[in-house]
Amino acid sequence: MTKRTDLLTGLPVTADGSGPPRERADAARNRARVLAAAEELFAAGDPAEITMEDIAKAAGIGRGTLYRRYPDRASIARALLDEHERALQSEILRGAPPLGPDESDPAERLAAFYAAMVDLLERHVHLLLGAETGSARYRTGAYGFWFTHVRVLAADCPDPEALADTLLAPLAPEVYRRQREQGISPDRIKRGLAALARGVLTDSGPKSPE
Amino acid sequence: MTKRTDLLTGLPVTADGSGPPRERADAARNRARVLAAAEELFAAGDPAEITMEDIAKAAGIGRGTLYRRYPDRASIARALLDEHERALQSEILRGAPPLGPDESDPAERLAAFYAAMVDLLERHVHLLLGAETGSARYRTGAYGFWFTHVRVLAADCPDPEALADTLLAPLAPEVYRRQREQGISPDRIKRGLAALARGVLTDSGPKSPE
DNA sequence: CACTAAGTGGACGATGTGTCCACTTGCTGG
DNA sequence: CCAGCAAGTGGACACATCGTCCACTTAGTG
Repeated sequence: MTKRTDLLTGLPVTADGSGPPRERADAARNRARVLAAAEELFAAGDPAEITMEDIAKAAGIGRGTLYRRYPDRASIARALLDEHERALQSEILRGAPPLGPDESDPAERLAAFYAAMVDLLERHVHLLLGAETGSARYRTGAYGFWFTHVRVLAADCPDPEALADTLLAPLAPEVYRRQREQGISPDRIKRGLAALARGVLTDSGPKSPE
Repeated sequence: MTKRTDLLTGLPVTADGSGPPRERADAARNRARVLAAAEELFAAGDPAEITMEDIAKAAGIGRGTLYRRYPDRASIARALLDEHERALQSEILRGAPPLGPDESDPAERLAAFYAAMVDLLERHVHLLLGAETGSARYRTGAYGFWFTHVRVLAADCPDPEALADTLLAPLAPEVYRRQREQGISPDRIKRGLAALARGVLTDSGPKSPE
């Protein structure tokens, strides 16, 4: 159930029980071509510079065909990104601590989340830059998930709602790319974020009881 | 001296001592019109949607005239923003603590810097969105200043270089707009950022508690 | 008052977007 | 095997924005 993946993957909605409008073979082949070509193009250069025409041409199809499934560049990047993000979301919901559920230590959970996101960013910055440039980031379903997760982790703070966006800001793909271009390694970024996680979430400040 | 403001304000370079190529009256009038019109347009709607044509039309001049001084939308926004940012920079360099120089308490200085930036954002988000959309933020001179400031404040941390971009990320105009649109008041944002500043920079605190 | 260079504005070519629609083709059921 | 049709295709089209170019205008000067 809940197979309404059409907006993300471009797959046709499998209507409930009734006659399912199957996807034609050539259409499937073309989608595969589009995703393969887009993956390559995004990785090759600045994703903001890639045009729909470029993708169509690289995939060997016409512009009309491309637009039929993907209304813009971002939706293609999101389709490529989707499975990776789902994997991480599943880890968070059902995996082992410190990433997965763990009542005791929100600071370590946040640090683990940061580390996992850095791994995701390191592997797929180009896709994230293609999908979430600027404010578009906040309109994706994924951001909603991260937001909720962080807000819950910050539940003991005075204002979790206000903190959540603040704590997610350093994970914006533009920030990550900037840091990497400055010569900062993923590990250093992780350590910085871990310090931030512990500093903010470790039981209120200097009087840490033990 | 050092009047080389042409890139920021569009003013002609006053060559050293020799014959200064004065600005003509009609040119000055038109620049004023451009800035006034742009200020209004930026405030009215999403700055990313404003075109050079819109600004030229609103200012009552031709496109060619507009391009003569401002190569793009961002440079106009920056010209409008410049004096406000300079004022804050001057406060940081020469003002009174906690914003100004103060050897004793980097955490409070960072909190004060955050508060001042929130004030700036609250008054001029539309201009900042016009000037620094996405990665363009890192290419402005202002970002370099903030970066250096924060890096110095974080000097006692393990990796100030890596922390600086991380600590500046929540001040991205897109983040601020998002939070305000979520109904979070400037004061709540300030308090969240203050907590972050103290959590990360207060030394004694959470260092390997267990 | 006439000269000159700074200043002006709109036409222009290039590029990208998204839509439209006449044609093609994969999948049936007869 | 074939015919029908709906899904699928691709390129032409209309539109928007960009940035440049250059013939004309005008402010300032001697």
